[in-house]
Amino acid sequence: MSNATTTDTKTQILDATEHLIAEKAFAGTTLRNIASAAGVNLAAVHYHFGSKEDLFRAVVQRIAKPVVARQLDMLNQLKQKTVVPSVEDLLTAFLTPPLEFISGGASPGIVQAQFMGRCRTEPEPIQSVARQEFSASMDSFLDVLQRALPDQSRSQLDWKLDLVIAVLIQVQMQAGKPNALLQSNRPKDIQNTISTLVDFMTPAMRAS
Amino acid sequence: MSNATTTDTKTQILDATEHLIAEKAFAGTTLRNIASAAGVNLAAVHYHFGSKEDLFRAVVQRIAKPVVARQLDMLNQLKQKTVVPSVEDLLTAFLTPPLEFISGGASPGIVQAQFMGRCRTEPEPIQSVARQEFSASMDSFLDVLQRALPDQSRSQLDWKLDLVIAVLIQVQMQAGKPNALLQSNRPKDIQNTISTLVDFMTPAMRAS
DNA sequence: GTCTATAATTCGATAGAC
DNA sequence: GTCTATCGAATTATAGAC
Repeated sequence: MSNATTTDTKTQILDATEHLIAEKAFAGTTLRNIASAAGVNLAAVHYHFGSKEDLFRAVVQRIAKPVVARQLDMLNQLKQKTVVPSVEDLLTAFLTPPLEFISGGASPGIVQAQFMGRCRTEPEPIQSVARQEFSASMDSFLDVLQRALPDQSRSQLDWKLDLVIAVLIQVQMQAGKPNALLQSNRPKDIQNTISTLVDFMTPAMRAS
Repeated sequence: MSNATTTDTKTQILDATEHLIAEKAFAGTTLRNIASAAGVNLAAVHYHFGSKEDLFRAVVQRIAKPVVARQLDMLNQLKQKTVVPSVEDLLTAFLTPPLEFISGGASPGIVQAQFMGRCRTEPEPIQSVARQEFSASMDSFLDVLQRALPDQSRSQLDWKLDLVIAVLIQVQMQAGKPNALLQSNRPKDIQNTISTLVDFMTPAMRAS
């Protein structure tokens, strides 16, 4: 980044893209919508990000990198504590970063949750772009999960972790709405939501 | 329908639409793709269905009507058997119709599962079109679920049933793919998937 | 870096011959 | 009912002035 103006423009484009794709998906969002919402010129979008797909990748990376890094960090802390962590601790390490991320700053949060949900429902080849960034922690978790549940096949653990993610996405997308499980971004509510989800999913992970 | 030729053409258009939207979503599917895949002229699509959105609605209704009818039928059978059905039986009655529907005939099957999953992830206003047809059975199930779980608030049952649907969607969307829970449309695989999901979600429904 | 203008395609939808 | 041809609008992406 060469100066403050450039940084602001790029951030505004990223924010607008995140918001619009969360609402209308990739194919339903146009670069003109993005430029208009960001208050920048259409050509500026191409100047800063090259193409629509590269812009999408930039938004995905901005969210996925800190979430995945925190997941791997919590997983490593578990592995240092014991060789075979419990299913509860593994689910907690997996679910905490994405849920704490949306409660981060003053920014919406819900928008980022919905964007993460959209990434998993995009058609190919767009979904591959998102999965490439978000699934960096999947293999590591599946390896340790395999040790915690040695009687289950890798295929079983694969689709069970996908079901956990599906539930996580549903909770994130409904966050803040009436009757939702996650009502606010207070740390106490976040922690309650995490432990509730862990209690729900642990017996399911152990079931044959 | 005035003659056999008309029926065949309309069915071919519906089949092609179902297949393409299941794969590429609504915004990613063009009427030219549909006409080409159906082997008909582009103008014929507009002649038979009026517009792209009306065509989508026709595909949704073709799937949703028998699924919802079967859900309500199984629910009524449960209510005749006992005043307060078990959570297992209620989940089975809710999950069986959408999952059994795909085992119907010689037609793909997996395609219809993915299409139902797509309907729930479409952006507005397309999602409203689908929800209007699919959610006709939600209130009826929630009423009986309230009797089966009297200690839980209606709010809790609301988001818990949403979690069940989120899991169902994930299973449908991944149907047929490597390492997916639902691998084929054989009746044996369908029944195994249903009982697995019921076992998966019943403890979650009962948890406080 | 930001802007105007536009190229090159593609879209949904329609008119009209047959 | 089916076809060719096309309209009007929208899309991504680029060229070039400032």
